[in-house]
Amino acid sequence: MPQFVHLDSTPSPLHKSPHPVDTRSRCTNCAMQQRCLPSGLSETDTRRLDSIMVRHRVWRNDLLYRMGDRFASIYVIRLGHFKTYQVNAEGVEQITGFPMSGDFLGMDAIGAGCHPSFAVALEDSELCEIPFARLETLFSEMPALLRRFHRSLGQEISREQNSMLLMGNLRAEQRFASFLVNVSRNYRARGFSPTSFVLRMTRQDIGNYLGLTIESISRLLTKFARIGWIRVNQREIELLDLPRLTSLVTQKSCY
Amino acid sequence: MPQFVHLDSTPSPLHKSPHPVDTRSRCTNCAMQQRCLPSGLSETDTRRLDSIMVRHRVWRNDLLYRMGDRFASIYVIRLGHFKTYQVNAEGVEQITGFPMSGDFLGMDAIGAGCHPSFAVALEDSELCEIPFARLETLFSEMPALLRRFHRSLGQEISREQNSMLLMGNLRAEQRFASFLVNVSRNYRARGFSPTSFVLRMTRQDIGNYLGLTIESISRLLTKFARIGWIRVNQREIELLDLPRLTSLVTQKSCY
DNA sequence: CGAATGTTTGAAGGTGATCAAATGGGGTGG
DNA sequence: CCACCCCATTTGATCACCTTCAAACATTCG
Repeated sequence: MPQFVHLDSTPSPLHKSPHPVDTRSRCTNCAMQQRCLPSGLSETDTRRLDSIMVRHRVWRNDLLYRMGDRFASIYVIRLGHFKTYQVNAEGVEQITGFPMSGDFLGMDAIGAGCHPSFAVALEDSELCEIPFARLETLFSEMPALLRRFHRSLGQEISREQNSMLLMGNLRAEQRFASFLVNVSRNYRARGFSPTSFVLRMTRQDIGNYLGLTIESISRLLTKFARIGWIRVNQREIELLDLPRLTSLVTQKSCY
Repeated sequence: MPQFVHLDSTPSPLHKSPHPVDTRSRCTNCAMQQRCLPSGLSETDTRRLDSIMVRHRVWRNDLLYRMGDRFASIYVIRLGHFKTYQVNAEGVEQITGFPMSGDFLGMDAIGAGCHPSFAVALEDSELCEIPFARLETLFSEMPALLRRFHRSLGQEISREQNSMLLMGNLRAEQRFASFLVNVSRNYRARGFSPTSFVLRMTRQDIGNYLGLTIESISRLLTKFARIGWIRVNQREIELLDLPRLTSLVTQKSCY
């Protein structure tokens, strides 16, 4: 698996140059309301939560936060795609996820006081910053918000356990199929086409995420295309046989 | 990697036959106080938290909870060792961790309403059950407790990200060294010998956890012993050259 | 004691990594 | 608009690592 060292050391974009978004874009008319903290909250509670949020626009390759940054806020992706990754002592990176609209960022920092991972935008994106200290003050007054927040934290934990299951048990072919099926599910859950989408990340990123080399990813893409399960054009992917892809994942692991 | 299907379907031990422990074993004289929720709490707050906790004793191979069980409580291990694992559609299990005294159990269920994983005792153990609904009522009155709880959740998330880094980037030798070093650190943090300990889990479990076969684990053990880095006698392990083991992990990954 | 489970060791094979080179797009500047 | 470069991707050939299969051995528990 190719390695790349993290060299960039410019400050996080939100620290040097925030791009506040039109403040009229409130929670109440946000498409991601159901996946976000306001879900299940009353009108008035939503408004209070809304009032502490700060909207931002970030550009492709912008670093939202870097490993070691002091933790101050969590974020919800309003629009766009990110990747999160860790970097070990030698500068080797491991991508831990590809969060997209409606997903949270920065949850892993809550325990530590500083971010244990990086988050970078894969495309121009919009997100909501939630200053954590201010969020905490709301918890005491809005139990429903706290429960909602805990649910998100718990989901984050079990999502990562799933990734472990994937990395530990599946062969290359299954891992990649699992990746495609997951992307498909994510798009379906957000009302987009589950069978036709554009991958926002490079083959490199996919390989890193799945613990495979870029060459393996490329070969798997051509293989799946040859069988007729998918159609590939650059980063455009069309899933022609989602059932078969799914069954590949749930098949008994080979080893 | 050998697979084994989860067949046992007896109810969780705490549901059929709780083993309440001497109620005099309070938080205030608990050895794990610093790693647990009372950490940083006032005397009175600790006592209130203490009052909602239920102590249990479980035996080796007892299932604390199973995947699909309704979520009602989180647990803190007071004494002993557990393993947590998921089981996919085909019954293939993936061990996600080996929590020990001072660690939490059941955190991954908070998001879901039911447990997304299994927890089984690797030896006779003691733990504190914290009914989650009652814990939530305390949150509103004890902000310090809430912050402490969030820290634990965040740590759980970043701990699992570390496991992903391990599984995705390291070779068999490094994974196993990393496992040993981690066990060592855990014991050191709890005041036990970091160089001499008994592994509570089978080779099977270690292999499953690391994404390797039992044979590979066995070979790595003999290899490390031959080099003189460790001494092995059954499940007793002595780390003779912890620095070298550590450096192996932080070495540049091979692929 | 016997059965079941866990562990070690050996030999062989396959999967995916590595190395190498060619191909193709996208962006920049002329 | 084209030429150029850079980067991402594809494809091929070889090889190493780790799995698989097999069998012996050790340990635990009824």
